[in-house]
Amino acid sequence: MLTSTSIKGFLETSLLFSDLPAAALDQIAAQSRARRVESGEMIFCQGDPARSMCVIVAGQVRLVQHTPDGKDVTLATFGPGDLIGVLAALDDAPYPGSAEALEACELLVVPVALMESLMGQYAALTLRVLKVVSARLHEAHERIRELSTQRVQQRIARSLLRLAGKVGERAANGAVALDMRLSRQDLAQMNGTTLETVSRTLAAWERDGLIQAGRERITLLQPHTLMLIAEDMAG
Amino acid sequence: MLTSTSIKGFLETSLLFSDLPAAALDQIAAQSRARRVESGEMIFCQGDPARSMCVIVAGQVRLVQHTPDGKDVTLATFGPGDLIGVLAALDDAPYPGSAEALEACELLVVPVALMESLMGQYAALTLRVLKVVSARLHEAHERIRELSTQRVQQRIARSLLRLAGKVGERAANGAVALDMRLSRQDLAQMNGTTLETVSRTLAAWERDGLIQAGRERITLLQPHTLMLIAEDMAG
DNA sequence: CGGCACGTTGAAGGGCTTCAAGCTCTGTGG
DNA sequence: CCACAGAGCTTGAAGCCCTTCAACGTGCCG
Repeated sequence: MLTSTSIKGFLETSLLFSDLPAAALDQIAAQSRARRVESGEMIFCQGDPARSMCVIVAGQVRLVQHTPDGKDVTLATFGPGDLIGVLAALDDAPYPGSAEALEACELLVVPVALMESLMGQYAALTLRVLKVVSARLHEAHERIRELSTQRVQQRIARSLLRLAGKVGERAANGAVALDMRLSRQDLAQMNGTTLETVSRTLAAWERDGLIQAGRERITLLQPHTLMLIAEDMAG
Repeated sequence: MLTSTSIKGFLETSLLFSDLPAAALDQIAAQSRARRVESGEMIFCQGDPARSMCVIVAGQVRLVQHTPDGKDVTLATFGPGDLIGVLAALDDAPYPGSAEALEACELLVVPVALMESLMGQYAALTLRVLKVVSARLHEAHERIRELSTQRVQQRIARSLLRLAGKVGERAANGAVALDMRLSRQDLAQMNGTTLETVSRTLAAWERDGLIQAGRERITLLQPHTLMLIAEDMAG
């Protein structure tokens, strides 16, 4: 668990804050608090007023939007070093989505007011946050293109490959195991489809020896062939 | 046409730059150049190295991504005051999409190097750019949710309503004319569908008296009913 | 007035959703 | 330890939404 002094230690090594003057780090350490959330817990909920931003110290978090008719859409997943709740804070609007811990997480909760004051003072910090947000916008644009032009199969294949890049464990003979709990439902929400379609797709790939699919557990046996499917060169 | 001195005048009244010190404005005026593009012209192309960012002084611009198999996806459209080419500049990557002038445009072209140096110095400027980018990320998230969960009809309806907010001309009895050239193909690219489907949808709405659809020209006769369709409360 | 981009309409079919029923793991408490 | 509840998953059948292909109008501009 993070203590007030260990917060400062974390800040000093973090990509986002490390080069701020010591006085600023003290200020953050004093006004922020550590928070631990368990797997499945909500860090904040869509519609809540945004009073704080969170830096992820450890663990995986997913950002979800809920539609009026009860469907959920996963917008992105984040890991250590990422910043969540930025958008709401900057727009001075309620959180546009919910953040859910995918596993036990350590967070650093920074008040919006402090963050804004720091960003008004330290251009280097603001620039780094800007780069983070703009990288995310870039990813969002890719998702829009994929959702607009690709078939479900291709999108699922790409999701698996992306996850392999994030939490993949290389095994023998080129196989990559995804080191996370990942249900059919999760994949459906990431790709704008239904769990039935995901189930059928994975079943077909398993028959063809491309993957090995278990309960909330997937191993890519032939990543290369999946890449071909993602690019619509096979399938 | 913008001249070097009128550039400074523009900068002084722009939302983005107005509160920078005079020295910085001089620097921008000296190193930037004005550019005029005609309707349909490309401002930059996907894949080109990003050496500059553009501030739109006048006119409408749309951001498009091209897929390998020749389909185009419209990511967003921008108007006066907006900043384009930010992402590529910040990621130090090639432009992720093309920018096309929808009408004759006046642009202010700022070298990336200058912009980065300014953003490293003036936190207020960086913060304002950050807010712009984060607002766009917010919009992108909405698009992702819509593409993931809504039917084509709903998405087209919402597009029309959004455009009405941007370039709508209120007429008598609650009708709103869209003051722009807008082909079926354009609407298709904005919504991840085909021009045939757009044509059929608009034809149906015209039969029901919801809109009046001409060649590259649409008037919303019953915006309220379109809102119901966009929210899936009618059909 | 001819060419061309824009637009319409029909027909066929496929991809995906939806509904429904039943199966299989996993963890839990008796 | 074993049974059981419930979450996760599979599979089938029906059908709709939308795409795709194709052919034909229509309006605009040189």
